[in-house]
Amino acid sequence: MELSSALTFEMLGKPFLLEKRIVLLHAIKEHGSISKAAKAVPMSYKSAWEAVDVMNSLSPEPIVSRETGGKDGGGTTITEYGETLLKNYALLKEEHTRFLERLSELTDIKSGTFKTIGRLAMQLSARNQIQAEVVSVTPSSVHADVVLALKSGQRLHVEITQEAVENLQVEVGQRMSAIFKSSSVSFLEDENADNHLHGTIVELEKDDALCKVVIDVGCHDKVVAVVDISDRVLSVGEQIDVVVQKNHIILGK
Amino acid sequence: MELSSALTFEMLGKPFLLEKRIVLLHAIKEHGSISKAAKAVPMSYKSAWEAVDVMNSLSPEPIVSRETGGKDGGGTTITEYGETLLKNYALLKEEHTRFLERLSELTDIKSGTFKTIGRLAMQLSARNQIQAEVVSVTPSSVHADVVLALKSGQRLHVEITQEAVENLQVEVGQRMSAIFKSSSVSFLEDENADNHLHGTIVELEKDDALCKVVIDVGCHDKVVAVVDISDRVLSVGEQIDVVVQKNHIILGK
DNA sequence: AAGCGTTATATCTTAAGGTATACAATGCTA
DNA sequence: TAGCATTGTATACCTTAAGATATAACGCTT
Repeated sequence: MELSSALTFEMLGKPFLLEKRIVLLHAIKEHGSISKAAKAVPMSYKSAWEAVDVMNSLSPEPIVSRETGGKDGGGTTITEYGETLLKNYALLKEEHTRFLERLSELTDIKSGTFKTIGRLAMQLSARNQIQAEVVSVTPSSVHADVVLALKSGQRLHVEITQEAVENLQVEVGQRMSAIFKSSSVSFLEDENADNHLHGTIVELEKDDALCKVVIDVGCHDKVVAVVDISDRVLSVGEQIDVVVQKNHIILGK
Repeated sequence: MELSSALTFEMLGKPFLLEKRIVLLHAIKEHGSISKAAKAVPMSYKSAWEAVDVMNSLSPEPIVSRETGGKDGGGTTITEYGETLLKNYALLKEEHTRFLERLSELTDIKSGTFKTIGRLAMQLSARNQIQAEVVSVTPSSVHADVVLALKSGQRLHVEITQEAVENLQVEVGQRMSAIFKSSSVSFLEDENADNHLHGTIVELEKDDALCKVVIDVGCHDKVVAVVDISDRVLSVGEQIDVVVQKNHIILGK
């Protein structure tokens, strides 16, 4: 038993972007005309034209610009707006596909039952969710040390159980998310700490006793920390090292 | 711009369970015959019959049992297998709906762009993901103290930032997940600790220096802990109190 | 054996989609 | 400048598949 589900955007209750139309738009982008695109997909010219027409009329801004006559008799090109739409559709579709894959994994083909696992599409309270690439996995007895490379190149060590490594199928080269609470972040005092990331303070929000600090650790990866205000005098623009305990980090795939 | 996506199961590449058919099956379950169900949905009897026929022939086990003639002229009832299928479809659909809702939240209607947020359908390394109901939210300056009630009734305090409470829209009565690493769990030594949950050890896996312990804290909610083996002598069946630091817990919705 | 409510099937209707073709628009070329 | 090439635009016609309606078959009751 397989799962499938086509993602479609709706506008005013009417289907707007659907898979067929997306591939058509891609073909138009490539070939520069509706007729050629229709042949390439393949689909009838009529359907193609109708699809384009419907999309253009439903959309607040035109998605394609059509020109009749001219050098090669005219042509159809995708507008800037259309391109961003395509790009965003691709992003959403990717997420959706990931989700379906995970959902499929839970289905037991034979019995028609499902392993009941908690929420799949979960929104987390943790303010820090940084994407990074796995550069090494070194197992020890029960735990494993996973090293991630942030966009900036800085390394982040994560300690998770060996069991979790297997469950998540953590492999070198994969992109994963390092998830940790803002309260798990502190400022460098001990040189031998697990993880120290270097960055600059970009935001500061003080309160009675606590202080929310946002640190850019390079390439727009941001770490949010909530620390005791008395610790140290902080100011925006200041270079600083932050420490995240490796056993406080959760890995997400 | 709205998102929509119908969840369909496939079998041998052919659509098997789709939304329309599911509501039909529910109607059959209620009315006891295809014809009455078709009227109730509403849909033509032919479509209803065909749908049922296709499903039954695609399925490894029959989903409905049909009887022609007899007391009331016959009838159609859902088999045990069909019922579990319905139940499971509902579960998957719920997950899928949640996911789409979250995906929709990210779409910006006007610009057709999306707030790029990390992975939505994420699989986490954390071994402890317990579902519970929010019984209170008491904000302080920066942090907030969220109290969850497990199925067993035991309370679990979670400390997250006030910002996270707003982002997640945490409200009393909601079901949320408490997520924490097995390394964040320890055994009770201090009576004044944040959270102590009472339970019984149901699984024990020893190693050189560390020990994985699974504790049932009531109603099949299980907590996994990885602790230093030297701490204490443990045995399956033993009653024990576990401690989870409230600032180590991540909340998921 | 007639009646009933149902499943099962056959026939008809309709709507969607495809094919084909005519027409309009524009720049290029001779 | 007149035709030509090429593509978008629009329409007429055909095909096909889905849906609705009508009818047959069934098996039990009375």
